[in-house]
Amino acid sequence: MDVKNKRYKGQGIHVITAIFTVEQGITKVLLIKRKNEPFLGDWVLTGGALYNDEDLEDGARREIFDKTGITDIDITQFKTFGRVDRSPVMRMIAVGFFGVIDSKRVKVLRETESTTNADWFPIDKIPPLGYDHEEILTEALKELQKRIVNSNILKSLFPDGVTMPELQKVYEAILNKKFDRRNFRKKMLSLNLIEDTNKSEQFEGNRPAKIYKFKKKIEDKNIF
Amino acid sequence: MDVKNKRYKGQGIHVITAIFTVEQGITKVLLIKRKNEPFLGDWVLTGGALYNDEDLEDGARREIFDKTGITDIDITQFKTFGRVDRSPVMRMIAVGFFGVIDSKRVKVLRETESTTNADWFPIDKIPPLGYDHEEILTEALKELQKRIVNSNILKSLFPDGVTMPELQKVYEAILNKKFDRRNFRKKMLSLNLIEDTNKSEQFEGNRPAKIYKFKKKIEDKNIF
DNA sequence: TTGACAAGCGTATAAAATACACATATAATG
DNA sequence: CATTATATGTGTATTTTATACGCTTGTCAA
Repeated sequence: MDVKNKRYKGQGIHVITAIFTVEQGITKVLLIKRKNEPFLGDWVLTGGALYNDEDLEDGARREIFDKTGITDIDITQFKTFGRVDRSPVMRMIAVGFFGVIDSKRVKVLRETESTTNADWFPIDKIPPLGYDHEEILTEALKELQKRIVNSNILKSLFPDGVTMPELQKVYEAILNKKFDRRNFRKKMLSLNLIEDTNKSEQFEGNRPAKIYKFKKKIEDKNIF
Repeated sequence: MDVKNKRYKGQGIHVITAIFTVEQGITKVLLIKRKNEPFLGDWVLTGGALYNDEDLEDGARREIFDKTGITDIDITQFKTFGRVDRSPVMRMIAVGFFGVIDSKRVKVLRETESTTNADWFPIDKIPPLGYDHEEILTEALKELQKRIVNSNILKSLFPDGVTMPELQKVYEAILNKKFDRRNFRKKMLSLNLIEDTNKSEQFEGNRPAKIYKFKKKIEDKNIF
């Protein structure tokens, strides 16, 4: 029993979140720079060790707040990573989340106890990352792309509402694909994720765009 | 630092798998009965503690083999469960998997060090389960239903090939829904998951059904 | 007013999902 | 050996959804 116990002694849990944003049609992810070993000086995704007294999602949110000052972000758990050697210190597994947020809301990119700074990186210009965070990031982006249809993941990106052209630009950036203006509108409205506010954008030179808001509830639609 | 370290000391990792089968149109799940505390005498899903020297999926498969004798099962990771109080002993999180298998392949439902016996339960007649396994089971079934289309999750159920009517019965059991024979066939063939073998079933009284086989590779199809 | 511009609205066509008729292969029957 | 029963396999018409693209509308600037 002693021998056996050793086999699962000294395990730990990371909660890691890939925080995405879209700026001028470019999809970016938030990275922070480590100040301590292991992986001192390396860029990594937001995250850290889960505390014993908090649930997974709460831990992920606490880490986000600690290291970036961001609150009120919707995050989605998508996969858990557990390669034996993913951490050089002890056996750690990482519960992976992703979220999308308006980068303008991130005012404080703080220096913390364990990080020197934070910054947004375009997803096609990612530096080498510590731990297995490159793998986590790759899969997070894939999941984001899969789940962006039929969910209100983008809610945190548009806390004050969004216009169709804005929304389309974000979809096009994340999915790396162009859509027809008119069909995009029809599709979005049929998905039943957003609703009309009776407001319009103040804009220059052309017809102002209607402002929509994401609904609260998410409806799962079954295929087949 | 000492105080802080205590906050994430003594954590452990479960790997839990909901193993489903379909018998005579009834979807069933494999449960095992615990022989030790905590939850002594309670039914639970297959699983246990992850060892330090094994990856998540390997650990889940080892637990399946240890407690049921089943090898060669395809399993899919779907969610990680981490409620603070999900284990009364220490802080444990559970990485959840599901899989589908032909119950006829399960010959040995062994008594092990930690379990007295194992049995298949129809999913609408589940006894009270230990830990948070009722929640895990519910979500596993939901994920199975979501992912059964467009994946070869059912491969382990039909190692020797499958006919269209057989396959349809399984889909109908898992999705709890009836399909039109002819449209089901068209849909399945268009999904490109199975391929024709040039064999047919030996059957009585009516036209014999063609035998198909699941392909090896899984192709992700993008919606939108 | 008019032109430029981008948003909004509508319609025709193509593709996919659904409903349902017909043909075929086996075993049992007279 | 044709006939019938049964469940499989194949085909076609209809409906729904997705895609392609024309036209209209609201704002600013000239």
